[in-house]
Amino acid sequence: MLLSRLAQVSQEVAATSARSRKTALLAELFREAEPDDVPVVIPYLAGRLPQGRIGVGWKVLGDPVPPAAGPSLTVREVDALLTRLAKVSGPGSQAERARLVGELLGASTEAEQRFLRGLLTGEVRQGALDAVAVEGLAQATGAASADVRRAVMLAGSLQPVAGALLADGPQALERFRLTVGRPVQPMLAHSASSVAEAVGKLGVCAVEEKLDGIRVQVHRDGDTVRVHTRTLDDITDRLPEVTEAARGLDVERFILDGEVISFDGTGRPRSFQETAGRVGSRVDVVTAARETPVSPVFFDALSVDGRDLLDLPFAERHAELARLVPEPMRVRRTLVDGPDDLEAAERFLAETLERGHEGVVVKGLQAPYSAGRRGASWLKVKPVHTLDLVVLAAEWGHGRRTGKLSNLHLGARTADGGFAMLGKTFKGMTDAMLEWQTGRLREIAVDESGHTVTVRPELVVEIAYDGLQRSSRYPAGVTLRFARVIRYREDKRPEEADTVETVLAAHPEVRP
DNA sequence: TTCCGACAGTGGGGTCGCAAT
DNA sequence: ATTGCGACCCCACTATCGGAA
Repeated sequence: MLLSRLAQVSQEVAATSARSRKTALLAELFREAEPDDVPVVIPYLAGRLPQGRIGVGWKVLGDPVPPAAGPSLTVREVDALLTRLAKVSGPGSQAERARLVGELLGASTEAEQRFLRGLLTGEVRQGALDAVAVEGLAQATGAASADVRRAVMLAGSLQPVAGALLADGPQALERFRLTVGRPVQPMLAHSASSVAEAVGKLGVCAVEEKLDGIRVQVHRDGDTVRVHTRTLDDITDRLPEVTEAARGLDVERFILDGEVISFDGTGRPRSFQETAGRVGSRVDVVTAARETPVSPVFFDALSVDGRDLLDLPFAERHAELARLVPEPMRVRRTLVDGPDDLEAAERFLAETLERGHEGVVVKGLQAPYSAGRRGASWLKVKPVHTLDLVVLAAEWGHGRRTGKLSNLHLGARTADGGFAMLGKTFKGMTDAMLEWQTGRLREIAVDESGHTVTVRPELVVEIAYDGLQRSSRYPAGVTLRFARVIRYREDKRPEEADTVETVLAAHPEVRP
């Protein structure tokens, strides 16, 4: 199959907003693909490379390359070149990658170049990723879409399912079962704004502490232990403590879901930055493990002793977990008897925050483990802080925000009467707000360089955020975590905005 | 007919490892 | 030795489509 066909379909998919039409377009293409093309065509149209990320970003892609006059590349040729490219490493590798990319782009038409650039940066922006590809695959093969989706969750990715389906038809889906050693997509949580709201929705429930660490799925089969992240990357080699803990349990075969986090000498959780730095260390694991030891803390059991627990109610899965894992290695929790028992839930949240954790997750006791879904039966509740900050500048947006000033630079007042930037945000804005702020900010613009417009510090905006973290980038030595706009405060003047001093005082645990 | 769940998009900050400077 | 890039952790929120209610 020619790459130009994929580029054309991708363009058509991007051009329609109807999901049903996107699905139909993908299904048509999947039916056209020859068996040998399938392992490439499917991930490409889902916006991903079969090789995963291969060290090519905007810099390696470089400046525009004159396009070829007509299409000639086949998808298999492209895949072969990218496979070679992914293996390039060592001195001179950046130039070699750039050379190979240049070769590829030079042989591509303009439409193909657009598609390839999107694919390589992970930004195809066609309004269709895995979920639409799954639907298209179901349509192309006559399989039930729910069955395809479930197989993909259990396989951990689309490709093996696609290959099996197109080769053997819908009955091939039966081969995809929960298997120890093969990671499945983890269940995710929705947000709720309060414990009352969460308990109101779920009724009788468990309230569990939410640890601010790294999500892990741990598989043990005898002496073999594998540890995977939320995106199913294998991080076993970086976390010897987790392997050891898994081997120490009495049962030999299981899949557990949990979090790894580092505790200090007094049992307080270290900051997310410290835990994440440790988990990210790959070179000198021994030293990293000595300086920042991590502990696995589990909250769910997917499989125990060969029994698949996914479809059991959470209450039963947790009973299995409690039999297998000793209490210190489990997340703290309390059972709540529904909205009449709200006090117990509130008290547990307060105690959890007191212990230095992030918040709680409220979980329905009847729900199965919805692999890969953001199930409505898990609701996270975290305290939200707010500040009134001053807009110092804004950046022009991309994609659907092209032509709109989008990303705001946020400042707090300093002692000398100036402002210190605490971070940026593009979140929380409605289309109407984007429209309004674009106009308003242009009125008070004083400078424009690159894609940043600097403005007079006159507009006050109310910002929600999850906490402070250390920063080497910003002048106050701290930055806001997950900042988002709530509303503009046209009733407030910049002199009434919050100061750096008050921000720091609100978070005594964080020091610049 | 209205409501709501699921998706995609739009980017934020930090840290690590590696290659280039 | 320092800097820049890319990958991958954490993530919130809005708009939209289309099936559920």
